[in-house]
Amino acid sequence: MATIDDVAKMAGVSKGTVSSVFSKKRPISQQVTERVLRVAQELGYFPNHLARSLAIKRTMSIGLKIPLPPDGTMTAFDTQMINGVIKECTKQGYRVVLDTLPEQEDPTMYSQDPVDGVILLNPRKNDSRIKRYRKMGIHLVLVGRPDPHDESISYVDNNNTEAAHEVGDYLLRNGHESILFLNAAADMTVAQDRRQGLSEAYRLHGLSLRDECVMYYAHTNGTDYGYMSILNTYGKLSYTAIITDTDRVALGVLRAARELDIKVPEQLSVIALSNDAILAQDMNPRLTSVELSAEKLGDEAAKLLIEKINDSSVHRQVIIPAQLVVRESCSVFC
Amino acid sequence: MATIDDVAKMAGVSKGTVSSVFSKKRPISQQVTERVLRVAQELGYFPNHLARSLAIKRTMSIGLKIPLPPDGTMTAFDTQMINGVIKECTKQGYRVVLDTLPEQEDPTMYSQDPVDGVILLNPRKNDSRIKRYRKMGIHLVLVGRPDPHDESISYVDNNNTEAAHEVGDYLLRNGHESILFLNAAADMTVAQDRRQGLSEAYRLHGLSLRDECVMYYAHTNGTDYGYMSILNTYGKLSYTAIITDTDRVALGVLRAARELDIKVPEQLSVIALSNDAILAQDMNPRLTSVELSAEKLGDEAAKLLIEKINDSSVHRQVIIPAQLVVRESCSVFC
DNA sequence: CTGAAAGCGCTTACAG
DNA sequence: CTGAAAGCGCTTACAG
Repeated sequence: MATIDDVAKMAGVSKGTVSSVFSKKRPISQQVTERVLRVAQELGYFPNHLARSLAIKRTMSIGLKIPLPPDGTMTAFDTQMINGVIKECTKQGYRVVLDTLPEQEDPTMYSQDPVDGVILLNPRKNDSRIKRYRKMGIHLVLVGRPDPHDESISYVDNNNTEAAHEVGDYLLRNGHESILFLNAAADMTVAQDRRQGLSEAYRLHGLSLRDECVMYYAHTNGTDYGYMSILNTYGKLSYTAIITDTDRVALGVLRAARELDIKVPEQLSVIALSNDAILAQDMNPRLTSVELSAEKLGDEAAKLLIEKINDSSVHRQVIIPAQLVVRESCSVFC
Repeated sequence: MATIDDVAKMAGVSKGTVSSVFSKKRPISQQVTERVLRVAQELGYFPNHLARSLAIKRTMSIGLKIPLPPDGTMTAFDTQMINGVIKECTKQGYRVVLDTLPEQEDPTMYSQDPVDGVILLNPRKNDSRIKRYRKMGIHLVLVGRPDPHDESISYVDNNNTEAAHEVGDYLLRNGHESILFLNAAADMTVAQDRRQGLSEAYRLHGLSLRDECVMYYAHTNGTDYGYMSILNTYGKLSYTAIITDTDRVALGVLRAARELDIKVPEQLSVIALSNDAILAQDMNPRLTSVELSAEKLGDEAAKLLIEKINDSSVHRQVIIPAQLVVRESCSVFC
């Protein structure tokens, strides 16, 4: 590849001039501009992004860290999140470096990532990466709240506690007294928040949430989680409604219900804390669900991060409200 | 952030030595190594990936270009592909820069991407990017075959023509005489290949594929494409079987069938050229489909690209066979 | 085993 | 409007 030096020599100017022609950071005469551009064209010259980054100390790219389970499956939530991040970054001229390594293999363990900042998904309790990034002076935004709470960290999150509260209340008001909750993985902050919200709803109705009615996601794909949970508990535990972690989990629930000849919603109501509106709407019955707006979360996370890159003193939290969307999978008694 | 110079000074050694301690490219005495490491630790020093890349002329990252439609939705195929690419790259120490810009806004228009090579999805007819990358000397691997054919380009692809042939044959052998084909977007090479394969199958059975029985994806989401196509054609066109571009499209078909009270598979058989095995298997009825092994495609593409980065003279094509998986959505007459 | 110096390909005050 | 030179933070022959 031709370099800025080649162009400078061949055009008979200094490389500072060539630089200015491309960056337009200082005015260059029409004549010289044209000559430089012509030579660049001939030589097939394109500015080297890397060298530029080193000089200006900005890479114009951000890292997106999504630790994935060993089987490597992304949920619809993940993909929509990614989309939101990429769209906003692109709009502002940033690239996205996608990382799906588990926490222990994070490349920043050994060297400084070639990015201007990082978006971190699924922060865990006392996430060690948060401390490390701060120490390295890497700008950071979380998707999901930090645990323990820390208002000096920028993050975006759904109002998980409230949303779970609302769903619980909706079900209890409609005559359900016992709900099976197929929650997210136990170590995720979102799982704790949702459990707490549901618990509050029970309390408000003078009831209490029993431990055996809350399960936590582990080691399978979403639909199997839903499918197996029903097979293992139906008839043993008594419940007339189910809240699932995602729409895929609900898909598994519906399959189990078909096989056990349980009518949905007549005998069993299902609500998904969903992340794939299209899927929910095409299921049979159409799924009552809570829209998490994953793309919006990604979009806001990117905005927050870029804001922080431009002014490191800012830190801000944004909460995206989850929306209950009533479709056909819940029985309504009153 | 501390630099290699800071460490060198404070440890009383040259920066070449510090460099060697971290890269282990030349032996450094135990004593010095320990001193340097201790100082680095104290100063919170981490090697700057960017500066290293500039010096060694390698970034250890690759670009993944997935042009997305304006609404920005990725298919399950895309996500699995991405997963395959990321897994293989990670294994070999590469990062992945994800780009979803439309062809016209490709950043390499203006500068050299900070990557060692590029994987390009959905190449179109006479894709202009292919020429540009070659001119810029950027290593390139396609997912999907180049059109026009070019054996000097590395690519991975399914055996789309054969697979469509097989599906067509399967349906025709089982007594279907007219099939509605909800094909991919018209400008994709895969759409042409599949149509040709299906056409051959018809010919072999002494029949011919009529134009009005082939539709092309455009401007909606997958399920709507399936749903609307049935609503618009059922009763007008005569067909007893449908081949859909993806499982999401099949989902829309099933919804339309429910609404029109068409029994699947008794009155209508459905086969999806699928990309989401889990979804296909959880649909009702469970969906007979063709598994595309998107993750495998991504994995192979990454391997091919890294191979090429290490030896630019290689170019190779790999074809991943698509697999027909019979489940419950097709009627079998004989 | 270690150091001094040139080089990777840019940008940016400074000077004119 | 343009040039000369230092600097960004590394690596790597070359020399000892």
